[in-house]
Amino acid sequence: MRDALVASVTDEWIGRRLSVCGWVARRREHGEHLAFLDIRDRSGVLQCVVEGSLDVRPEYVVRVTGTVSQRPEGTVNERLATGSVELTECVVEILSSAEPVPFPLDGRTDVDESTRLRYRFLDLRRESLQRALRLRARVTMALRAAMSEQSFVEVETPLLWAPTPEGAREFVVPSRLHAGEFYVLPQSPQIAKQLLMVGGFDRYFQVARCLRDEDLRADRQFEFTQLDLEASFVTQEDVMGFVSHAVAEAARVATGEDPGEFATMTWAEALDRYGTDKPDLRFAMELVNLTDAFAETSVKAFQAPCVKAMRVPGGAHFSRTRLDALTDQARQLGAKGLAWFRVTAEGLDSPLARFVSEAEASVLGAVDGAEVGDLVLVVADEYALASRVLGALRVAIGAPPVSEGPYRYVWVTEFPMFEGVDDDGHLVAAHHPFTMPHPEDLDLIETDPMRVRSAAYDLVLNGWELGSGSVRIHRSDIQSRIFSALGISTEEAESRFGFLLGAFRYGAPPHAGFAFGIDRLVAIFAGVDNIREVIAFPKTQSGADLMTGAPKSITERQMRELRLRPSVKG
RNA sequence: GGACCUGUGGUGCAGCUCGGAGUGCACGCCGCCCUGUCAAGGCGGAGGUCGCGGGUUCAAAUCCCGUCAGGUCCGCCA
Repeated sequence: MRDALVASVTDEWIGRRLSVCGWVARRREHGEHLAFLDIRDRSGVLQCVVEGSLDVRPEYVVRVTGTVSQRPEGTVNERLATGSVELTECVVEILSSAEPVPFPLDGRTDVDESTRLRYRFLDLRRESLQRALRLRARVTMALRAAMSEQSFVEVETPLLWAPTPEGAREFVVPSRLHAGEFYVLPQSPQIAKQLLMVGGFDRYFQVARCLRDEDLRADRQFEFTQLDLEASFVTQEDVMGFVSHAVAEAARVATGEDPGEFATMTWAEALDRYGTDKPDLRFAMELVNLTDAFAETSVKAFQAPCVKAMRVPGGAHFSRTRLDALTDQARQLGAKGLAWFRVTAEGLDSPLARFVSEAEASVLGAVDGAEVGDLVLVVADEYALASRVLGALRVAIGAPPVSEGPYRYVWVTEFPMFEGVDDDGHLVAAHHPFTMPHPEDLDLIETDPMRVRSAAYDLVLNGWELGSGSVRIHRSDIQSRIFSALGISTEEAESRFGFLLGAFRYGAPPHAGFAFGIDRLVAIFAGVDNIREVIAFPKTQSGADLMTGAPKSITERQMRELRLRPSVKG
């Protein structure tokens, strides 16, 4: 039907008569004797010269047969890749006509996202989504190739799985053949891949769809795609190596840059220096601990277990309005307040300036090498809260847009094993209950559980958590101790995870794994702050698909077959 | 469950603080003109329950309350 993509029509083809197919991007009519048609296909745009009048409109699908010609002197278009040539003596066949489209497809207009989602099939025609999804395909190919090179085997796991009430809320699928019973869609192939380890597939991976019925965000959709992997007879370092290699290969394909060795820091260090477990290393503004300097302070606001500060370079010019907004943000995050100090040639400028001692003032004025023109922010509270609040302000003030700055990968290791206590007084697992404790901390499980570190690790890129993994427990004695610490009885463990624990009794190899979000990785490579921009058919924040209208009611017959009763909406 | 932002011809915006006739800009659409344009150009035209409902007022796009939709975030996401 066509001889070439439009982008391949270059000077070398001059004189050849050929056909191209595509959409009418634009037309320029000059009366009944001359018209220009810009034909768009996935490769680009090509100008076609029609001698005579035209009966085509934008977005008509056409086949144009013409002669590749050098453009006349002075009519070359430098802005077009094909701008030195054009098709002449054109015959235009209309393959499909088109109504006027509801929004411009030229990419110069920012169209309201709900309109774009309703007409996603048109939005997909636009260059930004074409580029993003093609980038995504290249990234996924690179990941598959890298895993395959490392002797990993791709194995598919079920989408219809058994309910395991733990962790993320699951999507539920009613069973027709077993009335009143349900499958769930997997939050991740976690248990399936551990069973594959028992099954002797010592290096498994999968480009896996995961489904979680939790509230959506810019970086979270109900359904998302992970590179999921698990390996036997390996250490944590081995797994980090496998993942680093795969991500580096994807990065080379996507960005053209070799990311080099990924940085590593412990969870404790990340919290201390950046106030978060997903530090954005593209910029400095590290947190400074001033607890000692304020141990004897008479400033009431600073009489707290921990006093932390952060220097904002050039921040002295922040308006009072902006400082008030930052204070509000700090309060929203749980801080009692936010103290600020402008560093000026005359000293500190702050509502608290007259309360701080001379020694304290000199410490504040020199935080992180502060200079005149800088701003110093201080939060005094419990250590973790002060750190997290300043960490959030650090990102709010200093983080470059996702499309800017270098790519800074960092492994965050030694996460805490437990992250608190639930309503029943039981410890809550920070990762999942099959995570191996740090070998040095085994003795603390019963005595000082909150200090137990785990063999869990996250990969972070530019402040985005790409994914996480851990060494799994393969020994039943350790598993029992963890269940016990979590308040899970033997009977309960058996009923929830019996098939996994059962499998482990038949020779479970030591194993460890990882999973990371391909949507997020591609979004960062594409320079967009929203994973919907790298997903063909995403849902809105309320989980609606504006194109199909999903979710929708089903027929009474379907309800009957599933033994479901309709309920009143809301 | 909660906080904040947005909603005005097909599209993007202005108008809203400080109420006074659906007012304006750009694009698109329709018609006519135009033989080298490329975001073509010229002339003319059509197109609106100002998201929806209620309230205040002589009068509401504008003020108030509620609601719906979209977005950002908190909670949630082992």
